[in-house]
Amino acid sequence: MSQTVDRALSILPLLAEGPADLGQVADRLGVHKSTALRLLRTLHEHGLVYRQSDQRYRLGARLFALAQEAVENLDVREIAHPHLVRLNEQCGHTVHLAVYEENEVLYIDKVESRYPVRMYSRIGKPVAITVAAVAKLLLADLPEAERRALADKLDYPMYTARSIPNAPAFLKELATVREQGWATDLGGHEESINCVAAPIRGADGRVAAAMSVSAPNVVVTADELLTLLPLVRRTADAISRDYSGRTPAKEAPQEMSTE
Amino acid sequence: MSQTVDRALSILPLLAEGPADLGQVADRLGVHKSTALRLLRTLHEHGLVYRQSDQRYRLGARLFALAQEAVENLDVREIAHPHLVRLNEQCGHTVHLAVYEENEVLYIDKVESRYPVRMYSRIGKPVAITVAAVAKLLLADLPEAERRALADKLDYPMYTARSIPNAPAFLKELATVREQGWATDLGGHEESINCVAAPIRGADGRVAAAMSVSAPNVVVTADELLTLLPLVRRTADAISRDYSGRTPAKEAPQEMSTE
DNA sequence: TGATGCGTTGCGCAATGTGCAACGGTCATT
DNA sequence: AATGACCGTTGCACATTGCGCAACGCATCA
Repeated sequence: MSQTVDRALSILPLLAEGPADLGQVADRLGVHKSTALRLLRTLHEHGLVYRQSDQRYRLGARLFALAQEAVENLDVREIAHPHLVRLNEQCGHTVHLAVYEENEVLYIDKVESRYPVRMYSRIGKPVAITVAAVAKLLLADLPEAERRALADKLDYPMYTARSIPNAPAFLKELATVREQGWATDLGGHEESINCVAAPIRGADGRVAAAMSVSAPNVVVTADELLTLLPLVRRTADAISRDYSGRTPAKEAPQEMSTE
Repeated sequence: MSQTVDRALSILPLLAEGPADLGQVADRLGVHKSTALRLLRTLHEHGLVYRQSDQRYRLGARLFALAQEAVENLDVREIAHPHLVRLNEQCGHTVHLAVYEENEVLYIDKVESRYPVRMYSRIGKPVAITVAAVAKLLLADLPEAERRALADKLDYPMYTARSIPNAPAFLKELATVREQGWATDLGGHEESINCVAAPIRGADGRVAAAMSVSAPNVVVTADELLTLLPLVRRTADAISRDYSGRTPAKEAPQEMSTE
C-alpha cells in the first residue's frame, strides 16, 4: 500500500539470503541506486540493517532484539512454559509449543530433550506445515473455508515416504485430527522422528496453540511414544485451563476482578 | 532519511512493548489515523506485524524467521558452536558467544549450564554493556576514538555495588582488559554471578567476537571459576584459528582450494 | 596515468504519501 | 429498542516527499 515502505521492507528478506552490496540491492528491487541507498540508510538508522566491514549490508542486530521482545509478549508462551518444563522432566523428550499465524505455523517455545540425540528445530522457525503434528491441530481448527483455501495453496514436499502427498489427503487427515482431538507425526518429516501433539484452547474453545512431544526412533519406538499421549493431553488441558481462566490482560493469574 | 519508512519502522519497537490498537499507534507516532493505518497495512503485508483477534496489532511471525536467518548467516557463530559445546561438556557451566554491533553487544549463541541453577539470558538480547566480561573485550578492541566516544555516551547503571560506575573507571578497565587479553565480571551485573571471558580474533587480529563462561556463586566460587581461565582462553584461541583460517566464503572447512 | 566500478550528492519534477472529513460498524448506556 | 460514543475504514485534493538522473569523488586495476 505504501510504495516506499514496501520497497524498504522488501530489502529484508533479500538480505536474509546473505549479505549484498548497494548495486545488488538496487537491481533486485528494480530501483535506482540512489533510491536503494536512501532506503538502506533508513533501515540502518533503525538497526535493522548492518553495514559490515566490506561495505556490504547484512541484517542487523535490532532484528534479534525485536523478535525477542515479540516472543516474550506472547502470553500463551508465558503460561505454558512451566507446564512444558514439567512434562519434559516427566518424559525426558523434546517438548514444543507452536502457534498458527498468517498461513504459517511456528515454534514459539521448546524444551530440549534430556537424551543425547536431539532433533533439530529452532524457536521462530516455520514448521513443516503439511506434516508436523502441531500444524495439523492448528489447521484442523480453522474455519472450513479458510482451511480449504490454505490446503490448496500449500506445497506438499515428500520429506519421507510417509509425508502427506496432497491437499485431499491433508484435508482428510485434518478431519481425523479434528475429530479425535490430538495428532501425530510418525516419520512424516524425518524418517526416524515421531511426535504426539495436543491442542491448547482459549476461553472461546478455539485452538490457540498446540504442543508436542518428539523423540527419535533410536530412543523410543512410535508405540512407546504413543503411550505418552494421555500425559500430553493432560498437560495441554492444564495449560488450556490456565490460559482461558483469565482475561487477555497482563495481571497476575491469582488476582480476580476487584475493579 | 526517508520519512515514510522512518515512521513505519518506528512502529516496530513501539509494538515490541506490547500490542496496540490503531489509535494508540497513530498517537505515539504523531500522525493521523489514516496514515498509521496505511503503514500498518504495509508492515502487515510483509508479515512484520500481525493483527490479533481483538483487532490490535502485534509484532508478526516473519520477524522471527528473519532474525533466525540473520543469526544463521553469522559465520563466527557456526564455527564457534562446536567449540562452545565441547567447553560446556568439560566445565558444565553456561557458555556465551557475543559480538559487537552498532554500540551494542549481543549474545548470538549460548550453551546452557548443566547445573540446575541457571542464569537468565537470551540470544539476541543486548548485554549489560558496561559490566559484562564479553562486552569489555569487544569494546577494548575498538579504535581509541570510538571507544572514548562510546564510553561517554553510555549509562552506567549500578546493578550491584561492584558495577562499573562511570566512564573513566570503564576506560581504565578496558585498558587492563586490552593489556591482559581476557576479562572477568565478578558480580558486577548480578551479585551472585561471575564470568570469565576471552576474545576471538579474525585473520586481521581484530576481536571479532568474545566468549564467556558464567556460573553463580552457589555452584562455584569466583576463585574456582578463575581456574577455568586457561581452558577458556585455549577454546577461544582454537575458535580464532578456525575462524581466521579461511576466507569469508561458506565452503566446508576441510576442503581446500581445487577451483 | 588512464579507465572502470563503486558509493555518494544535489537537484528538479511529479508521483506519492498526507491529513481531512465523512461513513459504517460495534458496543455500552439509557 | 434507540441513542450515542468510539474506532477502523474510505476517497479525495493538496503539496510534501521520495524519485531517477547526471555528475562527482574515490578506490582498484591495467
